[in-house]
Amino acid sequence: MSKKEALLKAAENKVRLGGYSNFSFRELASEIGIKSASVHYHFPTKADLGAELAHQYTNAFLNALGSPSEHKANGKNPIEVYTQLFRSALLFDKKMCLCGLLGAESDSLPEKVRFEVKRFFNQNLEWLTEAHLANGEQQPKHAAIQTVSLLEGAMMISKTLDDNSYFELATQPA
Amino acid sequence: MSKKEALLKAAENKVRLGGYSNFSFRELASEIGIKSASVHYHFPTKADLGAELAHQYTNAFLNALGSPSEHKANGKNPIEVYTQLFRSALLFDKKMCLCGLLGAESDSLPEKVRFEVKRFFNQNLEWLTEAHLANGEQQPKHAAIQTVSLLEGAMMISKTLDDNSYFELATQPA
DNA sequence: AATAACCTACCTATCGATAGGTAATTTATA
DNA sequence: TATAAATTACCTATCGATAGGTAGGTTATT
Repeated sequence: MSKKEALLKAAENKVRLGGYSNFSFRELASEIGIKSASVHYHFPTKADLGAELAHQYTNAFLNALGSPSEHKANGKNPIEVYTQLFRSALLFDKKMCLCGLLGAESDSLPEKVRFEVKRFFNQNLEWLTEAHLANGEQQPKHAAIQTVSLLEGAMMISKTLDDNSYFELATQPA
Repeated sequence: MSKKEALLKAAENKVRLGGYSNFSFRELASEIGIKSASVHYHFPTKADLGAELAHQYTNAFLNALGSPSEHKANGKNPIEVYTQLFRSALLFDKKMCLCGLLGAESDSLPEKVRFEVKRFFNQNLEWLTEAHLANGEQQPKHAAIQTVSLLEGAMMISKTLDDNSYFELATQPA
């Protein structure tokens, strides 16, 4: 893993625990064994790092999702696949969704970071709309925003109350 | 309004835009016309201020909600009342729910602040469970966590994408 | 006189960022 | 092929700004 990749990985962990202001160049640098000044070689400004972090996170997330039609073809409900990705973030990473946290503090983010967080949700809504459409939902856009809202909210509350059963309860069908 | 109240009001605005680290004693002080050292007279530490802020926010929120049975008696759906309180926070304050934001960064908060955020959600879940019970829901606890998750998530996404129609879409019944 | 509500004046720690330099590697040119 | 130029990936040292917090003095109220 290159130093640049290591920096992004370290930053991701920090941000997913406490938001954009929860990482500093000094901390990241010391964690991976370089000096804080050298971080500026890889990322001119903190906003540049934050934006690239959110961008790569979005790409990795969408990539892990695969395509809704592919899941349908395999006899799987794409919404279950989507839910499972959130669940594993909560259970294994034990951390918030990066863009869920950044989205909440959206108003105070540098413009280029905010842009990437918007991109995350737009792409997620696109994917979910396609998925609900494939499921034969009458109002796929409607269902899409409900799905992502419910999951982001349930994740936040489970983290806050430190009890994953809230997530399970929230995602269980009525 | 006393200086102490003014400090809490100023802090609330900052936190609801960018989280716990988005306010400083210096900024608050200068906004209300005192010196930063004087803020320590009212709140010994930043954590004390944050905790009292979350505590009072919770009290005000619960107070504004009234009681589910009372709404029922007036022929109103308490869940609609609850949704409307979130909606007005988004539309009029144009800000996140204080505890929604703090909850997301829960892992990095001082213990006493985190405690108050937990209290907010526990009380909300209690209220919502009672409300769904009054509505004749079979699984009121189930429905309660779904309601608050959906609203917190929808609020965050609407703020992020800067479009309140997402909130409306998410809260519209299927 | 006592207490509340400030103040000035400071502290230490940390922040993001910059300037200027170095050693090692890669690329371009004669 | 030898050498010159440029690039990569760091470094030390330092900047001004800001963070939360403290000690001790002053002013206003009761």
